Amino acid sequence: MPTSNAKVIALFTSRLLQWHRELNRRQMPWKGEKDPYKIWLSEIILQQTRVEQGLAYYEKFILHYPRIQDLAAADPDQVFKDWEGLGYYSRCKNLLHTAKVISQDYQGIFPSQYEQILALKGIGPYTAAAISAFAFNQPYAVLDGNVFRVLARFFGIDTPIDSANGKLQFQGLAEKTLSKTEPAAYNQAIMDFGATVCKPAQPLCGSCVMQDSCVAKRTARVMTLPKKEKTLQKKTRHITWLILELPAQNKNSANTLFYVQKRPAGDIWENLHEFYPVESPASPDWTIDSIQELIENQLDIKLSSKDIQRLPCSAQQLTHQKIHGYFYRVKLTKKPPLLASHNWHSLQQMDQLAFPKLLKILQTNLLEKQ
DNA sequence: AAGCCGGGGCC
DNA sequence: GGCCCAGGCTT
Repeated sequence: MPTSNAKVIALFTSRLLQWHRELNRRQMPWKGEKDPYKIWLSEIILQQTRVEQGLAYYEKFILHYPRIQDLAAADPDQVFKDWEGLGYYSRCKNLLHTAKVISQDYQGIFPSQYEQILALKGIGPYTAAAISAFAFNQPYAVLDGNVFRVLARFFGIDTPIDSANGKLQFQGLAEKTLSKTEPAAYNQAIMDFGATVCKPAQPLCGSCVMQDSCVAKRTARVMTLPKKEKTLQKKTRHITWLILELPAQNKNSANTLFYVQKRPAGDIWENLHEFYPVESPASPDWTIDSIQELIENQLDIKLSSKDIQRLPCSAQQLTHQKIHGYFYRVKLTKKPPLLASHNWHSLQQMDQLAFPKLLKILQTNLLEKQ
């Protein structure tokens, strides 16, 4: 393992800080922000999320929940609706949990000690270091995808970043390269540098202020670093959603109602909503008759095949699975006794609930047909 | 240590 | 189609 001497490390840090002062043009609304609530919010939103994608969500959350107490007191469904489309919904769940903990156990004052911050739900080593450095100017080095890449390339380290050994090695190096006098500026610098110059694809080596000292550049390994050892495997799932529809009950309630339930815990899209789901191990070959039989059996009702309408299929590619969606619209005449009565919503009510992208498109189509 | 959790942008 | 993104939690 190539151990870098103190001189090379000092060179890296000073070049990086100089680049930050003179050439870094990256602007973000939370830059220079010292309110730990806003730092925390921005860091949670940006976990595994590009700055450009998270930006609008940050603005929305600051507007809707200016203080952490506002978040703690909010209706969870409303907060999930605001998070809708951003993905990794456990972040939102933990956000709500931690907002309550800080409001109640910390009197609304964000803790300033690294160990206290790290103990909060949804905050791991990266986010704890980021909050400690940005909000409290404490000497903790962030280690995110940008830092892995910049360090791996500059120091020519080919230890896989997704191995236990690699994480330890890069953590140690990150702590050595950290500027102890200006940790906030240094952390900002290395992430901005990784995002705008030392990019994953098409890095700007030709104009890079580090190029003559960069091991990867000198040894033509820029595109092979950093290394990973694991290749993730994807699953394919097939889910049929039945859009169960009830006509307006009387003249006073003009709205058609749809059956909507919350996604089960422990699976994808927890805390979001969905129509009546039927999952099958392989691509289902439904006929209208077999769908009718399924509904009659599962819901213990009778219906006519002319009240079942097939809708276009769609699919969504996710990081760990590809989900194929099959949709049938079913016109019922009365509420099936087996389904909870509080799960029926009008289109206007549905619009206030958070749905996965795969189902949100469908919801839009229903609205247009209405 | 490995698996799982979304959605979007880029190649 | 594969990889990556201001990662963290569960098992």
